[in-house]
Amino acid sequence: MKQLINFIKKYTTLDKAAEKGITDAAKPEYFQKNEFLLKPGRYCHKIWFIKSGLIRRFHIHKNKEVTIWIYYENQWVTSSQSFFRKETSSEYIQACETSELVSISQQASQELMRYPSIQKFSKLHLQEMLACTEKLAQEFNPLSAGEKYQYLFDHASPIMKRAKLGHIASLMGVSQETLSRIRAKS
Amino acid sequence: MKQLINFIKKYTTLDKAAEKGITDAAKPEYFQKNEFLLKPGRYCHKIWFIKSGLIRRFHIHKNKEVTIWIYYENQWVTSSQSFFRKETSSEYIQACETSELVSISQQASQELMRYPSIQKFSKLHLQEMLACTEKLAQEFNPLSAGEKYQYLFDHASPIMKRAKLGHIASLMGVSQETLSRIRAKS
DNA sequence: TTTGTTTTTTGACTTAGATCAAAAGATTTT
DNA sequence: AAAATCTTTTGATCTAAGTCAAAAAACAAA
Repeated sequence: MKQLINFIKKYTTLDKAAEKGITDAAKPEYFQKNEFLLKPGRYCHKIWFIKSGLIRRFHIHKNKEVTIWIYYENQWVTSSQSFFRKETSSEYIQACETSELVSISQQASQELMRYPSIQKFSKLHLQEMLACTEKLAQEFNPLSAGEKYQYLFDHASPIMKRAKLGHIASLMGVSQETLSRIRAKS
Repeated sequence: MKQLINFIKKYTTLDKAAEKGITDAAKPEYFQKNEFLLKPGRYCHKIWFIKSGLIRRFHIHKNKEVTIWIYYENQWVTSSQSFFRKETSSEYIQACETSELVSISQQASQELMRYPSIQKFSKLHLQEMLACTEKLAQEFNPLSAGEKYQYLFDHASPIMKRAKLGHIASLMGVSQETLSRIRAKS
């Protein structure tokens, strides 16, 4: 659990009790390549921290997969809509590589809030996620296909190196063929 | 301040002390049409609640205004990047109509956290903003120009009725001409 | 290895939406 | 109310990226 604790310590200092709380709350989970962590219609009761691997969120629009985002080591994944609003999910979460995760349940995360340091982390992390999501949407959307390609290389190279072409294309919002042609000339 | 208190009460119950805390923290602000609440390079120290009016966030990309979003009555506006990360802003926030707002400063919002009910509101509201921002990005981006037009009518009709064509077009990510043509045929 | 399956590339053609230019309508200002 | 400015519409082209189809590469399985 060292990796998770270190992540949290970037936001706040953790006393021994809080550290123990997290260690108890965090459950190891392993997923094979192509296995699903979540499917539409189900509730997402967990937030996952990625120790290793590659995890993709996507949904189906007009019979096509639309990749929402792809996450890797030392990042968190969940369906915010389902997890925070306690609604049924409209998205898939799937492992693109065999992955090692730790999950924290809604229940456990609630209980962890009795530690002020974790409460602080939770708030800071939530703020950070919001700022990040907005920043990304703002910077990314107005770009042309070629510029999006470059942007992802500059800001999330593990995705570009490890995810497959079709997944990257649908993340960029372009067709596979277009992405393949962009690659050919870079 | 009734309007603001009512908004918060949709998320949590407020005791008298907390209510007083908010009333003291919230400062009325009035903006004329076209006046700026924030410009790039400055820090955004405040979060605004809109009592009446229309407020637009935008930034400049390749010499063109890109509208991030437009907000109206009973919504909150801020530059999340600047407000939460305490970074210098890269965006403009501008009044599209003469508007009546109340602002809460970073400082004051920090102090309000001693009321557990407000702390609860803050967390719920942050979660809601994140879920909303993600949902919007997911649903909106894969649509065609015509579908985006319809989507906005269904989900944010005050924007479509009150904002000007150029602002709506840049929010949709299409040219003014294209939006004008879509309008012509609906 | 050989065979089957999935993924990526390449080519020819189509299209949604961009750009440029100018006219028509609205709003403001004097 | 006339002049000036700003906003929206309309028309004629152009282009980035989509679609369809098939070949080539890469990967997995037998």
